[in-house]
Amino acid sequence: MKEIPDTKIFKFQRVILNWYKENGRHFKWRNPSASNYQKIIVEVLLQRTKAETIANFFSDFLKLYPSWKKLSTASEKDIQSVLRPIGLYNQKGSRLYKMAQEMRCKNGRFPKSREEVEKIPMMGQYIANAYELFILNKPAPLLDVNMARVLERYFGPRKLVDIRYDPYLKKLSMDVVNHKFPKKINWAILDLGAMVCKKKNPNCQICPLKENCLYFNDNILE
DNA sequence: AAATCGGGGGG
DNA sequence: CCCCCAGATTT
Repeated sequence: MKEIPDTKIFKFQRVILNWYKENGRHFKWRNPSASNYQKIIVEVLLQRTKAETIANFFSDFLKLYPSWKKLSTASEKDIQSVLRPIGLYNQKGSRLYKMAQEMRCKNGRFPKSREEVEKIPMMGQYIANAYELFILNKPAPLLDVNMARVLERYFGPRKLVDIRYDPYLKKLSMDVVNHKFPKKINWAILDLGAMVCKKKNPNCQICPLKENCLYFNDNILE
């Protein structure tokens, strides 16, 4: 695999941040005033679910479960039932339940490293990355299908089927978000993926990145 | 690598 | 109607 030059990474960062400034989405959990509790549990809610769906559901959930303490007093079944409208409710319910019990054992203190987060049952590498990014304030990629698609279209495709284990995507995503504003870069990529660089019918014509995008420049020659 | 979980929104 | 969505686990 050919090495991607730094200059191409820098340009990608500059252009997408500029686009984000004008076109980025606004969600409650992105607000700096959102609690650490909110920043983490929303990542579970968001799994395989459109962000807009969660945006409509988020305040209802917070009214019922505003804190780790409150959440840890709920039964697994109750949480699952509350999550029904957003789908994948049994799994998400179990995740939140186990996480809340874990927090209760630790007297409400977060783990100190991503390794501890990944040790919690049903908490994978995406949550661990989100934890590093939002709680520890370290650069880490929110590498989901969305980000994978944007990066692959722009820089070139991965080798493995599974996003999590592809070394090319892992390194590339890390290099891309390794920036002074890692959260903004992450949000910018996710937003572009949801609004412009969509899986079906991507709107390349209005895409700020098309000039240097492999996907666009391959397709335009047909 | 493929199946599975899942309701809701969009085309 | 079918496809897709801020994933993770099991086989």
